[in-house]
Amino acid sequence: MNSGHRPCCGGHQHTEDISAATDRLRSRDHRITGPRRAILEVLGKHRHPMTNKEILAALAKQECDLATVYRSIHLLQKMGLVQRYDFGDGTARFELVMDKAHRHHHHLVCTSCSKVVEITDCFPEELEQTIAARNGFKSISHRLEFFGLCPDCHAV
Amino acid sequence: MNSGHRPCCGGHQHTEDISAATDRLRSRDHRITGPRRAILEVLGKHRHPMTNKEILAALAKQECDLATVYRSIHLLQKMGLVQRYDFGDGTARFELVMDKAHRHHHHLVCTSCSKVVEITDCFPEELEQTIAARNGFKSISHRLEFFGLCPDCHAV
DNA sequence: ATCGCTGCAAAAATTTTGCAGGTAA
DNA sequence: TTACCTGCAAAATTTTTGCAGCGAT
Repeated sequence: MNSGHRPCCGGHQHTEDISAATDRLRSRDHRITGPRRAILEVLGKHRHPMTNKEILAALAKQECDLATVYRSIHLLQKMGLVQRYDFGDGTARFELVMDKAHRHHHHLVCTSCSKVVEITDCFPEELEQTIAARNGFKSISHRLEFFGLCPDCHAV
Repeated sequence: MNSGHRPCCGGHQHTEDISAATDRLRSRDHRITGPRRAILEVLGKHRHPMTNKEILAALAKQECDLATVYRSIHLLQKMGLVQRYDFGDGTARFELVMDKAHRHHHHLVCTSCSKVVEITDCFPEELEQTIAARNGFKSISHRLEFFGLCPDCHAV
């Protein structure tokens, strides 16, 4: 699956999200190392879900091992700095958790070219609470992704 | 991940869904074989998403090879008789596509014991169409799963 | 008698882990 | 200095595939 994404907007917010991330790491007895900084840079530049292999490939020049990518992503995920997404093709994708406005969001993925569009609409909070209550569940959350044919792919 | 599901309701609808499936297979130059029938039986009995290994384990007594489970599930999925679900743990799960009322649905999964509850509420159709139109996408669909702590797991 | 299906085994792909040495703080 | 981190290599998982023989229709 190749991800036909567009270059990101510029990188204003970008750097501050990353420094927030490094601060968070430092504050929990974790080291800011070359590989980790590089991985955060990549995630900050490509703001859409990436597989571990894509992250490795996007690193400047073999800045670290694939195992290190896996380990770093695990750590970042455990610390809530990275979010996992599943697009149904069997490989996990990860995206930097950004500023509050984008902390929780979904995606619209083209089933033909894999282009990804970020979606800020969300499942109705009230209905979600109803579902939780109806089933006696607590701490409820959801994962939601949309799939379809993008303009380029359904064009004649 | 173990799936703490309850035994299914009984199996009234059950058999007719399966025979519909076998009919559909036959009609497309596919054979109804022992393994396939057994796999459909398992899916019909355990009406919640199962991994391929769980399906294999649920087969009476080594009724077929794991590779055959994978191949059968692929075929059934391609024919629209089985639906794939991702619960975010890296292994695909599959469920029999049933009668129209249950054809499209979601799940509420306990993050502690993995119990699964079927959810019939859905993402608002109108909003989905708006999202599609806004982005110029066609043939839109979605995947939606809920996660939380079930009554047993958040009890004191 | 076809042609599809299966088991077995091997391979591919994804993810995790052990260990010895290197490094951030 | 002291943990933590990394590369490398090996292993564990999950999924796919080749091939020869069996079997449904």
